[in-house]
Amino acid sequence: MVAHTKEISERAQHLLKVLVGRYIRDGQPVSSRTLARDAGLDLSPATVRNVMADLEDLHLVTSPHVSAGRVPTLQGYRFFVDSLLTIQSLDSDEIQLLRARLDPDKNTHSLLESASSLLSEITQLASVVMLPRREQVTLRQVEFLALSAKRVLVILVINEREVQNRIIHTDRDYSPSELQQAANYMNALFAGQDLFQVRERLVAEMNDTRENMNRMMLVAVEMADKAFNAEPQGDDYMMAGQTNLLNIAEQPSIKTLRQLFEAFNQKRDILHLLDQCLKTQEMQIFIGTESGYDVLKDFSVITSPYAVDGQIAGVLGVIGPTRMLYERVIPIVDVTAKLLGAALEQRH
Amino acid sequence: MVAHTKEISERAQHLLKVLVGRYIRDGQPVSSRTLARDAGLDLSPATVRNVMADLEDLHLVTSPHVSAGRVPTLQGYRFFVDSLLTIQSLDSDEIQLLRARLDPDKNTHSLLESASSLLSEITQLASVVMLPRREQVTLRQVEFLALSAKRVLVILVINEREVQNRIIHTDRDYSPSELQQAANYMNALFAGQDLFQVRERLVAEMNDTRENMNRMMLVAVEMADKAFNAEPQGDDYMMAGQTNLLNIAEQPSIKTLRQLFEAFNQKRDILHLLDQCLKTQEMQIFIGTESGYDVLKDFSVITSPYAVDGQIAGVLGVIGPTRMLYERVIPIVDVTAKLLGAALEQRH
DNA sequence: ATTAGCACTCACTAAAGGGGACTGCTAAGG
DNA sequence: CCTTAGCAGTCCCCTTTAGTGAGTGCTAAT
Repeated sequence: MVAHTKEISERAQHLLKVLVGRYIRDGQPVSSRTLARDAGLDLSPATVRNVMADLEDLHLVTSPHVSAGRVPTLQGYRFFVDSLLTIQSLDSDEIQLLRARLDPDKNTHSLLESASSLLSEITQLASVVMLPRREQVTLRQVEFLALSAKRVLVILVINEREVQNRIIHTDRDYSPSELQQAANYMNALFAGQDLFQVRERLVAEMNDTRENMNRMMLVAVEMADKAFNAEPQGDDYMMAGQTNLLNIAEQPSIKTLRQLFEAFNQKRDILHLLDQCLKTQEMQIFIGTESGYDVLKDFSVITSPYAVDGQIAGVLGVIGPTRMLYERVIPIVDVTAKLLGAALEQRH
Repeated sequence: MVAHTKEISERAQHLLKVLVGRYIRDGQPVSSRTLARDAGLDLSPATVRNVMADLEDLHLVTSPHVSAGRVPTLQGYRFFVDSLLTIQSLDSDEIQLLRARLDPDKNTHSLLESASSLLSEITQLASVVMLPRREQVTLRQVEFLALSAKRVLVILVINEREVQNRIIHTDRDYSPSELQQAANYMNALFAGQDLFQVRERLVAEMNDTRENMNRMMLVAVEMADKAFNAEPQGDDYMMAGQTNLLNIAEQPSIKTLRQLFEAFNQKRDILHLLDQCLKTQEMQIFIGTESGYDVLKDFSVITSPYAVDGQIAGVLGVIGPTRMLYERVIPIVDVTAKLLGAALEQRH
């Protein structure tokens, strides 16, 4: 049990790499024979068996039972991902597709939706995109529109391009010109200002002059506040492609899958993982139980933060079976994060 | 094979009803013994067996094998739904919940989303809501906002409350006052008019005076047209709660489920079913193969049209296993359709 | 008409028995 | 010393067999 610093020979590493590749492809324990054939090293199965025994001592592979081939362990995957992986760069076609569908002219919400569905479409896995935290909330323009029966449609343009609208109920009917006046007043006084300050000033003014119009404006600001802070501050996220996990699932796992989907709905655990990525500020790969969640035992999570103006704004990633094509998925997540950040950036 | 008009006795009907109820509850073939116990008719199992033999002759029940209990056939379900069902009316609590979450102040899209998630939450089934077709598209107000670098944020208010926004690229920069002028012009001339007419008039004017400003307006109108016609005319729908179907699935059906989810993604088949409901203008219940789709063999689809201003605008419904709680699901679909229609209506 | 009784069917489970795919180990060969 | 052929051993997996029990259909009695 003395931890002899047994170096892993070049050859053993290569065999491990081939083994993991095979296992990811077929999902079946890899036998010494097939490995000897596939490795291109002109070795006999017996030699491969010896190497496998070494790798097993190092807990990098294991066999389901004595007369089966070898399967990578969690540590095996980890070593594979950390040291053995040769990342494939993306097709320019694929980059084009990503770029095209992450059109910076979209509003934030559709942009995130696109990112999520792109991720799940290209990787054929489930994807998750955390809503960006809202660093600044600047009022750009307000519009009031009278609807019938004491209701006013409020349209707010925030941060130069996000448009929010909602209907608010007022205590009396307002004429179009009254509303126009109120909007002009707000736009003149508050355009370009931070939303919090606007609210504070409005509250202050309201205490002075108990005027109805101001009350309406305040409601509008509250609305903007709710839309832009409560929600994304509430750390929400969106998912896509959960059903892709059905395609991959091993036979008996319908129970696992159900638990997994429940976990998705409860959000808490997933959020915790995303948070970790947010903290470390770099791509994170959780393999199997590394995530710390039982439901994710047979799944890996790959997350990457996306930055806007050099500031980490949020996290996106994918969830798939441990035996996923890491060398392909990793660059996809990476590039998507970069392109999403860029798309969000271009709008300033 | 002569179709003797064999009447189904009162007693047989009652037994069938109890049998279907049991089977829906437990998913297990119902034996003569349990049926005799549950029916509350003080009959011996042997008598029940005789009745079952009759019902089997009428193809209303069948047994998986000779020494198993009875299971309703498709026709059995059909008869149950058509003649035996005692619809439960909804709790006032549930109606309150529905009404509260179908807030008419929401915009159309969120309203439909709410309807969909409500349906799937309450029934614990998968839900589908067809987007309403757009009968009239009336321009209410236009707003142009200059962004940097030849981009203009266009905000359109349509049909009194729908707000659409998009960024359009222009061939030169416009000053805020230019844009204000253009908006004023459009609002003065076109507010309250049908979108098609607006477009035609714009096109006509453009031929006269090849002015850039008009070109921008036309782009705006095209945008509105795209948002409001292409999409809902394109007969799209939204779903929710697909994962609920996982909870219900019988053991071996992971394959079936996968096919089903694929069918959801392909949309065509589902759309066809919704269309049928649209045509008949009333609630439709497809049980198992009645839908005509193999993937839906073990599923039932319950759809109901929703009307706005007396006009059928769209269809919503649920998809669940054939052995669903019809007496509960049917009124939920019915009420949701009515309330959705009402919510969409209140906004005129 | 209803019911008790009985023979019969058939899914389900457990146990038993190959067959086969691998491995670990040993001993021989480079 | 590393590699490899050979061989014994393991254990999954599939099939067969047997036993059990739930439930039916039929018949004859009430």
